Amino acid sequence: MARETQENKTIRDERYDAHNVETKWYERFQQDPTLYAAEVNSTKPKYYVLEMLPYPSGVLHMGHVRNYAIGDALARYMWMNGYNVLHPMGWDSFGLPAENAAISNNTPPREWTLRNIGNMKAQMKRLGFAYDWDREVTTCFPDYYRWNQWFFLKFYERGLAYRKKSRVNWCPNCATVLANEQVLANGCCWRHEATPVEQRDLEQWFLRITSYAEELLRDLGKLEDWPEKVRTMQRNWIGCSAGVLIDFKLAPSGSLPQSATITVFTTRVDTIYGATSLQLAPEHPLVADLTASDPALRDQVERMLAEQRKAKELGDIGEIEKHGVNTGRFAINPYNGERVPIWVANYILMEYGTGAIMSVPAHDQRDYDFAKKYRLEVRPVIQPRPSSELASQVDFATSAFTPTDGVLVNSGPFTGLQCEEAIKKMAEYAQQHGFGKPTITYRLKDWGVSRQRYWGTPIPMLYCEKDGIIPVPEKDLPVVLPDKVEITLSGGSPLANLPEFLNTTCPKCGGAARRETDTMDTFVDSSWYFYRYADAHNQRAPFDSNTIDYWFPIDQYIGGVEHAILHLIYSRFWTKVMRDMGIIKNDEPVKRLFTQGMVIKDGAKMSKSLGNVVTPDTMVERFGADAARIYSLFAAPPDRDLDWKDSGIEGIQRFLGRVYRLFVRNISPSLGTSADPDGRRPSAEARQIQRKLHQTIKRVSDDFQGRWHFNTSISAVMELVNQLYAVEDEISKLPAKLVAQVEKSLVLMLAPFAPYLAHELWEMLGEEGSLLRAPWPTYDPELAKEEEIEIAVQVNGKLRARIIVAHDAGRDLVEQRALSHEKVKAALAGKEIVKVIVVPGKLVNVVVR
RNA sequence: GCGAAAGUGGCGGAAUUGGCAGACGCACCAGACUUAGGAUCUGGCGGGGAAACCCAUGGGGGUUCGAGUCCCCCCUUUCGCACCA
Repeated sequence: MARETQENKTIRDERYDAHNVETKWYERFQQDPTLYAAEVNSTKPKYYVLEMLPYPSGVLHMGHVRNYAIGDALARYMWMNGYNVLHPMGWDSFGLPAENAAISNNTPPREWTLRNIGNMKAQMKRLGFAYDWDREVTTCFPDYYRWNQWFFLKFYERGLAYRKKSRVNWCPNCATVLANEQVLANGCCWRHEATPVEQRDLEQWFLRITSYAEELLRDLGKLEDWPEKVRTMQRNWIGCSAGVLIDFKLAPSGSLPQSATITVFTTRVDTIYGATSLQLAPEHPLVADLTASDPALRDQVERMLAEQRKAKELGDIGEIEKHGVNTGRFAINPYNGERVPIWVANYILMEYGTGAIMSVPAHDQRDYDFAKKYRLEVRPVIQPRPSSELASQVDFATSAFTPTDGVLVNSGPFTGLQCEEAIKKMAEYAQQHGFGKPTITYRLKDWGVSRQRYWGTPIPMLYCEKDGIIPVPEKDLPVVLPDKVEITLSGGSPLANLPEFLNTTCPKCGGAARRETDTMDTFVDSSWYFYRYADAHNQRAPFDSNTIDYWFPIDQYIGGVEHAILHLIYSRFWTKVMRDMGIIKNDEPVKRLFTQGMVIKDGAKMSKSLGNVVTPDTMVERFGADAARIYSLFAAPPDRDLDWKDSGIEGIQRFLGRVYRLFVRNISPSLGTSADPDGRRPSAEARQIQRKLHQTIKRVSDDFQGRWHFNTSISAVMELVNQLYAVEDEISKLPAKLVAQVEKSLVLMLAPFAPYLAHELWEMLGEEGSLLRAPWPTYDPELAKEEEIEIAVQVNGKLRARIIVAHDAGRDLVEQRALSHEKVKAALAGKEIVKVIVVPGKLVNVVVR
């Protein structure tokens, strides 16, 4: 009876109870709030690792867990390598969902947000993420957003914040303005995928990001440690093209002033002698004047506009057929004085360039298509050189000739020039004669930051009847967002209905003034939050510049590729403005960027409607935080999508149990004290274990320093554990020092991935110091080398045999051994050996005829 | 349409520089221990074949002594851009 109890106890003790162990260490970790704190005035090299801050939507999802598991492993690894690590976390806590929740749950946005932050923070702590919570940034707190306002004033002073009436994307469901980026390809709202976005004209605040377009584009070249994909996306987004603006004067007629001109933007001024019409966007300001005297024309343009709007809503823009109307008016080509007809066409975008183009059907495919439809003249002015292979392909009966590899014809004084040269000369000519100038046009638009919503940073501006637009004086910041408001879905900001917020006095004249009621786009919050982490409690400034010098740029930023454009361009913009303000020195915020893949389930994105949502809480409860973390790193390389499978995490749970059991069974005082056999060469088994250990340390270390394929790091550790199991019966015969070294190294290697189990084992090993700062194990390349290696022997590239030789066996010996192998001899019978290729350490290939 | 990435067992994936394809894990099969096993341990596990061997990294060509890896063409999937003058 007593014996049975003893056995039961042993079995129970060998089984790893993740829940108990994790709870125990969770409580210990909570007792020391400085556990993960970055050092101030440290002499160590710094390392700033950052994961994108979450929106506090309510609960963490597996995508967060994966993102943070990557960053946490890296932070812990860097700590163990002696770095002063900054690893902070915060909350992107302004934004629309809080208002939606307010309406549907009747909970104030602030309360809802703070409750979610509480939940998610608890989840993060339970998952064991090593954040310096003392530096937590919550963007909806006045001590943070007051600096948004401060920056806004600075931007305004520098002419980088301005107000203009503009046609904006309006989501009737959100009842707010959307940035272009927030409009989906199908013309619907990014939050309401079935709600078509409308166009409205409103006074809006803009940030002049276009002033930095050139630098934002150029400096992409510096971001060598960013994924090429992200750089390409940003490059396309900024969309630079060099060309010339050319003024076409209107041919005199009717009521239009003779001085009126139409400016077109072109990258191919060399083709201008082939221009056979001008094409205006339907929204072009001159269109109204041009069509004023002709109601039928007016009508056609109106229909075109309506059709475009509809196409935009349906997402078919770009697919509607090109068509247009002839206004019956003419403009003068400044190069040759020719009269060209002015058309209005649906394929001309008002948002790009000047909203007007010169149409050269012979040398632009779109113009060609249009010209064919309306039987406009196709007039070639570029010819390929007769020697060029392009020459045979030219056929103006079927398509335009668009390459710049050619020579000008029928182009007045420019005839005979090569395209590239002509572009340069003709631009100069236009400038000299005052009807044009070289220009660079960007696709990038200024950043509209106004939102007609409540839950955001109030824009610190006032409107005085006498003095006009007046910035709130710095000393009056923050403009605090009032708590008591009624939130509705109707248009306009709820702040506009709040007299105590709205009405104030003008700081200039003392008279009555009205506050701006728009709030800022939340991308403002996330454009500079990572600077605040470096100096989170500063009351006098957004941060101290010297502190920023120490920590920046961020060494490693980790997040989803969905932020490749917006957040990461706005952040780069903000950094450059702050540099120009003189408060920071770095040109770029982020040195190295990593974009992790999505977590999916059954091949689809997790979503409530599909019922395939896996929640971190459930996983922690069933398998433990360590298992959830390791699985999210093990199931796929971090940059690829990860298909979540519960059976997979069970495998990790088993692995952790195996590690634990190994330690429980094989840690004993006798092992720790038994002396090594003196002067004797270690046994083959001992050498083998030692070799495996050094190989494992190498593999895991290499993965951290290189590709971040933690799936292979973890499998390396699994292999080590498997090998220890394979010799488990013999472990007591191995040198105690080696066993201790293997066990200690194993714990150290687990520490970045499974901090809870690692701490438990560390304690079991009787280690004194903190595991968090314990030095990462090192390997000896000599000890990692195999003593004997298997060499593949091929005959004509086909595997025929394997031989085992000493790792340092010479070529001749290897060749001789290979050729004397029975199977090889058989394969060589009756053949003539042409040559023998020996790749040391790898294989022998015998080439025969 | 343009651009990028990817395509390897039943599944997730490994093979970092051209050198033994399938590490590690899941699932599955067999065995051991057991009153029991949804615990644990051991072994097996790409396909064909009795075996020798043969076939196999989306398909087809090529370079090479040797190709998952390099080159060309095609197919599929995912992502980004999409009248940008």
